[in-house]
Amino acid sequence: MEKSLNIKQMSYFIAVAEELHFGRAAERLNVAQPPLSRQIKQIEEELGALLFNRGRNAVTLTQAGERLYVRLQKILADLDDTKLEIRRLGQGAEGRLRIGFVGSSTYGLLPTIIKSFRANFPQVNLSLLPMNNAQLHRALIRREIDIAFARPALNDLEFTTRHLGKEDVVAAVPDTLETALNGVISGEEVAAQNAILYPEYPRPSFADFIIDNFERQGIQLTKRVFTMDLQTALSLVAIGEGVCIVPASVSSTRRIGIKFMKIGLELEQTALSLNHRLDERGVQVNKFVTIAQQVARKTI
Amino acid sequence: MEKSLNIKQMSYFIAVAEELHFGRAAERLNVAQPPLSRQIKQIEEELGALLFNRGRNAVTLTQAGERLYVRLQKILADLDDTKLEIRRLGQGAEGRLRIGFVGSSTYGLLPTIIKSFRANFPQVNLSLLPMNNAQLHRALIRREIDIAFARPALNDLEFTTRHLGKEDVVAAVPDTLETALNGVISGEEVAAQNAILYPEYPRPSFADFIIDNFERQGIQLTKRVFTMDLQTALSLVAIGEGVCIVPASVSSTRRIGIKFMKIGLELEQTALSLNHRLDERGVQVNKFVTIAQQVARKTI
DNA sequence: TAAAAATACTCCATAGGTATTTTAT
DNA sequence: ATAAAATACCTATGGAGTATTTTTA
Repeated sequence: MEKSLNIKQMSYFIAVAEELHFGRAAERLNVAQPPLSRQIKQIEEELGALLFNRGRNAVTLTQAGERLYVRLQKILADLDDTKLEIRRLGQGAEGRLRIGFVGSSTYGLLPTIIKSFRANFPQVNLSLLPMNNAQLHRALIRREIDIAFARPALNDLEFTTRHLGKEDVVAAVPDTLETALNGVISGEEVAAQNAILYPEYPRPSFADFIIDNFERQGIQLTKRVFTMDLQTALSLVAIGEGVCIVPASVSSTRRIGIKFMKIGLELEQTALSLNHRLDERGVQVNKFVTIAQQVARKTI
Repeated sequence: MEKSLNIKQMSYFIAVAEELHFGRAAERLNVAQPPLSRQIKQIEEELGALLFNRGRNAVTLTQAGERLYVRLQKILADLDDTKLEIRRLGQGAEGRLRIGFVGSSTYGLLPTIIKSFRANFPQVNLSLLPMNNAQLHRALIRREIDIAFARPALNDLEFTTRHLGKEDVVAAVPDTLETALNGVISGEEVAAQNAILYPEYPRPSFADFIIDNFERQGIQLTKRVFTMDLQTALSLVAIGEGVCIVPASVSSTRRIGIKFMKIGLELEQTALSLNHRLDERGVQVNKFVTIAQQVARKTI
């Protein structure tokens, strides 16, 4: 097998080129002089070029040697640079993280998680990309994002999913709406209004979760209005078009024309899920997941 | 001893990064799979970074791996470039050659030598630097030139000298000057005129050579005028200031007011010398010397 | 459970060390 | 004549191969 100029030979050469003396170079390299001479000779043979003029009182670089010195210096510097960069990437202290998330997550855990991650890994470049579940799924499959905050969880063999705590659902209702019990809306009272739901697809969507949830408590939401996302749904509520069932954390928003009410039913809680590719083992994702779980545990 | 990322490991890594499959990469590298896995693992340990996500049906690059791939590609390309460049320099097919020469050499061998060298090594960058012997000496000591054409030879323990053939000396005389024998000037007739000599220093100079040369034939050149170089000396001859003894090859010039005459004495011939550093073993110089000697041999 | 990567263990190639010779000035 | 590099020869580290186990989806 052909054997090519290797790193050890390069540093041997650099040492001789700088010391211009085989003995001293060997000392500096902590090797004996003969192996050094041999390695230099091997380089000269492989490259077919005399690199040093060997004299009694002086070793000097030939033209070829001088060029090689200049070029190897740069190459070895590049290599050191590279090693440093990879080490930092390996620690997770640097790098990139592309995070997709559903709109409703912006009211709850997500901001806290992001804040905590930024505090711990300020050098990691975060992309935050709002999407619906369908887009999250596609983006994760195509490796366009690294992390997806979805509701409900993305269902794919290629993904791992973690639930970051559950929360109640509440009703966002027009602030003009009066209910029998103060601050609480009953299942029947919800069903009497248009149910503003989002998004319709992909199945199972958050809309499906809400419909099934009510159905299990014996309430049919028959008057359905579908929208694309939470923001649109809330706008419709604000102009009195109907009632929208949202995660409790959304009620931290103040919005003109809307009030939030507890629902008089034993509804299932909704879970925010953190999804990423099963085959992703990089530190950046790992560290992010760890921090996300810590934050979730503390917040519950 | 600490062992660092080496070339072999780099090419192993590149192969896996491109194949995204350890088995296929091993095949491509003509090694078995286990050593490949081991080397990759070693890189990961040394850099403290996971480079590949290993999955059942897929190996993918982590962020660190992707960066490493990009950077190593460039480094290995640079290295290949470098090897090519050094090989060419080693063949003598490329490079640089800085040649110093005394003015009188421009009439004789030098142009032919340069032409021949250029024909054989068109890619070698030649610098041609006219100098007197003192400057040639200094420049060679300081490694500012690689080759010196001097007359007489440079005398230094650090240099090797080759004589490129000898030639007679002739007299450059004002064209108004009449001599006893047609076309020949006797020793006495030379001594009767001012002897225009160049240069005075460093000793032994060409001027010394001429004075000693005549002295050995019993002619004292007592009326001496020293100039810096051949061109100045010839100018003085042209205005009738005296006679200048020059190498025969100089007579190939036509110059108004000057005629060249044989000298009626058994004078020693003058030799053009090619000098270079003893410790210079580079191919460029070697090839040049070889060609110079070939040309000199043919021309004699 | 099956494909692929990781480990265990052996062997050999090659880099390094010591003693000595050759080279160059 | 002598300092320094090159060669001879031996030793040992570590990379490669074969057989096998572990992992992961």
